[in-house]
Amino acid sequence: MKRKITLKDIAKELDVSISTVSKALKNSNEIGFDTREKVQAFAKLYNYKPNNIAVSLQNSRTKHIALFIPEIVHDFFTTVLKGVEEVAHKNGYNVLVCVSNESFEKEVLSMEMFARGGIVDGFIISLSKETQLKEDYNHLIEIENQGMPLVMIDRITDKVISDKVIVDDMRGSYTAISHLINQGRKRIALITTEDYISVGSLRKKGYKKALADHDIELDERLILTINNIEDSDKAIEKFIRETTFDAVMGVNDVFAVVAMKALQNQGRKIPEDVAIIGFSDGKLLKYAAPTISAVNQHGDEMGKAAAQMLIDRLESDKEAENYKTTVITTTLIEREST
Amino acid sequence: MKRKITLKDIAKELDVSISTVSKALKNSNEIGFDTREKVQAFAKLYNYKPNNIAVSLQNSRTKHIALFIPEIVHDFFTTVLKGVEEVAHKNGYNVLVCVSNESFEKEVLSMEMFARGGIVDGFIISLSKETQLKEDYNHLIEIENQGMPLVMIDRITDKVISDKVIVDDMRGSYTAISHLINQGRKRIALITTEDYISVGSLRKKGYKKALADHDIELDERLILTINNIEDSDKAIEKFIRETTFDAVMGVNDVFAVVAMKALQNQGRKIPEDVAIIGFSDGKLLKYAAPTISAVNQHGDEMGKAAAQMLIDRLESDKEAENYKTTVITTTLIEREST
DNA sequence: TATACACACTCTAACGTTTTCGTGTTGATA
DNA sequence: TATCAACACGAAAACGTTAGAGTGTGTATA
Repeated sequence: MKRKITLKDIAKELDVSISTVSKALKNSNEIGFDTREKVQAFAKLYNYKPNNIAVSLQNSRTKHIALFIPEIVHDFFTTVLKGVEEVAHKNGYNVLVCVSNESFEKEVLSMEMFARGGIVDGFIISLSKETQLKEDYNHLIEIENQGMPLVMIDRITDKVISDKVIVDDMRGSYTAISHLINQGRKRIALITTEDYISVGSLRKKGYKKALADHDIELDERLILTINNIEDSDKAIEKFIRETTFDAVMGVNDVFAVVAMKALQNQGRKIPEDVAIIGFSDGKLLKYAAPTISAVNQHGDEMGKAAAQMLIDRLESDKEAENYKTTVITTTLIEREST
Repeated sequence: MKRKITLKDIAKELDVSISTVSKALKNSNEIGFDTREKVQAFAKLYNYKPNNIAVSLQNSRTKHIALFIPEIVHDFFTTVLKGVEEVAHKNGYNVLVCVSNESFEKEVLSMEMFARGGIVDGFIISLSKETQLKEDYNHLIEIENQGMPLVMIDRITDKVISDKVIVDDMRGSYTAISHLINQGRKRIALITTEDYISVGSLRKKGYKKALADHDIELDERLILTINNIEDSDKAIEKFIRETTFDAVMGVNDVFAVVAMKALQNQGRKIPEDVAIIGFSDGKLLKYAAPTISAVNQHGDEMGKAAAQMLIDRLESDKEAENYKTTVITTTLIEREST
C-alpha cells in the first residue's frame, strides 16, 4: 500500500525547502530554472497530486457544489443532474448529490450540514414539495447570509432572492394547448398537481390563458388536480370515466401516459378521439404506443445553466447582487398522439 | 454576511484555550463540568459546527464516497444512486457522483483525481463500456494499492479483486425464459448487447441454459446482437421483419419496448402472438400498453448493499482481505405481455 | 570600496482541528 | 509540613498546503 507523496517528501528527497517545492510546482519565477525543472520532473515521476483538503483548508474553497433535488428516479431531475455534472466537471468542480425525497426536514438538515461544515462552495436546489407547501425558506436565506451562492432551479420561490433557472412553464403549456386548439380540439382537459407546486400552477395558468385567448370558455370540471401521487392512477381513471373531452394535457409524463392507457381501455382512439400531450424529457412518452407529444423542459440545459451561473458567482470576487433569472425555452415535440 | 464561527472564536470569547473548547465540545471529562456546560451552551447558541475540512486534514478521512456510473439518465443506475445515497447519508457520508458517459478516459482521469487528491474515502463503480471493452483495469488496481476501498457494482470484472455487488443476471434471465417456455412458447428470441458487456453476456448464458434445460434447440438466428445503440431501433425493426418467433426477451427496457412497438406495427398481438419480457426497474415497461413483464434487478437494493459494504470497510480498521461478493436476487414481475 | 539590488531560496505564520504532553492548583495523606 | 495524586486546564505539534516576509549570495553601479 503506497502512501501518498507530499511536498515534504519531495523537499526532503531533493534537499530543498517545502516552500521551494510548492513554488517550483507552480512555476513561480521566484525559483531558479534548474530547480524548477528538477522538482517538476520528480513530482511527475512520483505522480504527485496536491492534497485537496490541505488546499481547501488554506483557501476555504472545496471545489465542490451541492445539488439538491426532490427525487432522483425521475427523468427530469436526472437530466438536470447530467447537465450540472457536465459543466461542473468541465470547470474542475465536483457534484455532491442530495436527494431530499420531497422532505423539508432532510432538505434543511442536509443543507445546514453542507453549509456550516464548509463541505461545499455553493448550492443548486430544486425545492421539495414539503418546502413549497410550508413556505419556510429560512434555510435558504441562511445560506445566503453566510455568503454562499445559491442557484434555484425549476421548483423555485419568489420569497428568496437569488440566481434562478426556470423553464417558461406557462409559455410551454400555452403553446401546447394552443397547438391542440389549432388542431380543432374544443374540450381540453388538464391533469395537474396542487397549486403550491410552483411549476404545476404555472402550467395551469398557461392552460387557462391559451383557452381564454382562443375564446374557449374555461370549464373547471375539465381540470383534475391530483393531491395524492400514490392514488394518481385511480384518480385519473375515474376522471376519464366521468368526463368527456377531445384532448388532455398532463403536467408530467406519468399523468399523460396513464391517461392514455385509461382512454384506450375505454376504446377511445388516440389521437383520433382524444389528443394527448405531456411534459417530459424522458423515454416514457417517446416509447409509448402511440408516441405521445411532449413539452420538453430541457433539463440538461437547465442544469448546465444553473451550474454555470453558480460557478460564475464562485469565481467572481465582486459582491455584486445583480441576481439573474435564466429562462430556458421549452420545445414542443410533436408525436403521434396529437 | 456572517463569518463562520470557529473554536478560536469561542475560546477567545469565553477566555479559555482552544484545546479546552475542543475537549469540552467532545464532553471530555478532562474538562470541568462547569466549563463544559458553558462552552456547549455558547456553541449551541452560535450554532457552531466543526469545519469538516480541518477535521479531514487531521484524520485524513473526508466522509465522502464516489459513485461512478456509466450513465445517469437510466432507470437502473438512477435507482442504484438512490440506494447508495440513502445508506451513505444514514451513515454520515456524502456521495460524489461521476458519470463516465461510458468513456474509459473520463473514468480513469476522474478516478485518479478523486483518489490522489484525497477527495473521497472510497469508491463504488459500475464500469463503462469502453473499460469493459479495453479490459484495462489499472486505475482500479491503483486505487486498491493506495489502500482505498473499492466496491464494484453490476458491471464488474473478474480481473480485479474487490468487494462486489451483482445481480444474478444469469438466473434472472434463466427464470424469465423458463417462464416463457412454461407458457408454451417455442421460438424465443433474444435481443442483447455485445458480449464484452458483462451483464449482457450473462443474460445470454441464462437464455441458452434455459433453452437447453427444456430441450429446445438453440437457433442463433433468434439472437439479435445490438452493436450500435444509436441504430438499435432500426436493427430491431429489421430483425422483427425478418424473423419469426412467439416470444422475445430484451436485455433492457428499451429493447423490449421497441420490439413490442415493431411487432404491433406488424399487426402482431401481445401477448397472444408474441410474449415479451425485458430487464428493468423503471417505468417504461410498467406503463407500456400492454404492460411488459420484467426482470427487476433491484438497483436500489444493489446500491444499498454496495454502500454498506464500502462503509463497513471504511469503518473497520482491520486490513482483512476477505473480499465478498453480494448477489442480489432478481424478481420476475409478470405483467400483461406474458 | 561602499551601496544597491536582483536572484534563489528559506522561514514562518496561517487555515481549524485534534491530541499528547505539560503544568499549576487543590486537597488528602503520612 | 512535605509528598503525591487528582483535577482542570493550556501549550504545542501535527495534518499539507500557500504566500509574504526575510536572508545570504553575487554582480553591477556610483
